[in-house]
Amino acid sequence: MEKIKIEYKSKKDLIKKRLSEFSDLNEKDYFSEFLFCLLTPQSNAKKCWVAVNDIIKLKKFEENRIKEILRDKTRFHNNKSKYIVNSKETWNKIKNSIKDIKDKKALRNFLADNVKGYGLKEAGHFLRNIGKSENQIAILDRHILRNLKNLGVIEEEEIKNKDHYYEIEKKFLDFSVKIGIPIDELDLLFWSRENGEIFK
DNA sequence: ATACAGAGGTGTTCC
DNA sequence: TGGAACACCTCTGTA
Repeated sequence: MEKIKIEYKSKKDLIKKRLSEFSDLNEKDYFSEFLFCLLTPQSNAKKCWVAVNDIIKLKKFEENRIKEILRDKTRFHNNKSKYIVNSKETWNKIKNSIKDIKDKKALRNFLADNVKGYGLKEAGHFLRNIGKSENQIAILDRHILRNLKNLGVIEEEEIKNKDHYYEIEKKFLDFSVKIGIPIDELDLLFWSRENGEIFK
């Protein structure tokens, strides 16, 4: 635990800078982040971002065209191209929910239930990337779970169901309080550990 | 060269 | 009703 605190100190400024960039994001850019989080499951984040920038240039969100863009950049391009076409249609509803639902966990759960292609993990990822996670949300992917296990915060890396996700989320939140590092910053810290930089 | 694990998971089906 | 099994899919790094 002391080791993490030391590690945190050395990367604190960089992490805070990255988080402030998320918070400073213009609302016009929310949709790009929304698409990005639809693409990242089991895929390379940087290539996903390249794909997003190709997709938002399109005049029309035509499924086959999106498929072509995704084919060599992400896994599951057939499913994801469908999710993206669908998300374009429901974006207004999603945008309103971001404004209207004040409780961040409730908002995260709403997104997971109403966006095809979002589960709890990606819904949280999206909120963090637009600067609205407010240190209340855990983005539980395999890297974070591995880190939590190594730290003894959890026993097993597998998430069984929604309630189990909430349970691990609480343990992660409690840990972040205990160690005195906000959970949004811990997430980026764990990530910088694995790939040496802080992307998104 | 060929093999194989791993990539910021989610949706559907079947019982 | 809930959860286990399976489908989705291709590229990259490492041995």
